[in-house]
Amino acid sequence: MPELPEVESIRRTLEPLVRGRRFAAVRVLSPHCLGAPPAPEAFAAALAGRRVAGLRRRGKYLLFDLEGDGLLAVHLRMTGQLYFVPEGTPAGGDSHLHAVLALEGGGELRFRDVRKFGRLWAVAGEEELPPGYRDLGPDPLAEGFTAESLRRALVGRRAVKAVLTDQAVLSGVGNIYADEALFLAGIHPARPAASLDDREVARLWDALRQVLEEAVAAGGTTFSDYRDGLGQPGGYAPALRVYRREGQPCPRCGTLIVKARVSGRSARFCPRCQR
DNA sequence: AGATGATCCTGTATGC
DNA sequence: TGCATACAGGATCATC
Repeated sequence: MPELPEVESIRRTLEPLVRGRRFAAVRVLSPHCLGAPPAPEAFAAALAGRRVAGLRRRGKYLLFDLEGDGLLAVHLRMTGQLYFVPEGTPAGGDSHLHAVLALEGGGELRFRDVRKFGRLWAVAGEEELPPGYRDLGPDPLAEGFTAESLRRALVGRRAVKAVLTDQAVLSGVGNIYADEALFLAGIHPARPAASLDDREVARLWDALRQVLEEAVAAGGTTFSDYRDGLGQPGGYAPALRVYRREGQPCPRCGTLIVKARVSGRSARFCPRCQR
């Protein structure tokens, strides 16, 4: 599930391949994957011939800035993939391939998504992206995001994990890295957000930065679907401490990791280290 | 306000 | 082996 480190890894691998290059022909195989309204002709027309000025990430969104104005935004949701292939790479009747964006000078970007939750938008400006984009909270790896910023965000009785994964509070954290950060900080995922004291908030801030930076350095986490901008899997899965490790010993105390539902989604944690 | 559940999808794993 | 069912969990929306 692409979260901040996965989307950032795609950005880093893709940027040198697309910056300064123009989109050529755009083929939409599944109009369903376009942000409303799903108009393949308008989508293709908005991109064809346009030069990519740069590639940014905001939360879990990838943003291709076009020269002049306009942008291509991509959200991969659960199983989406966006990767470059050189000229002449066969697609091989892949039923999960939904859009192909050729680049002038050779090669193409392919958008592939088994579950078809991912979305592509070609818009004139960020204000045309959906409310979920416009309401994004701060990036936890940004310079200005301090422990004090986190403390101000952790209000109310909601489970701390639900707050961490709320994109309007923090942008980019999903299930994997929320579980990992809460483990490193020794905090139970169901704790009401406002119940954390200053020491716990400081530990959680450190833990978030650590786990996100480590995961970016490793190229993200691949279980099955995630691939970077070159189609390569990430290397962080073996380093995960609790995520998808229920039944295995806690790396700190040896107690078996458990899985429970917190705010409607599964959470993995050590019942002894996380209180 | 916040929890809960359904929805969008399909591949994989499990149970009978 | 076949078939039904649960699960994965990002975002949005309806309901309580």
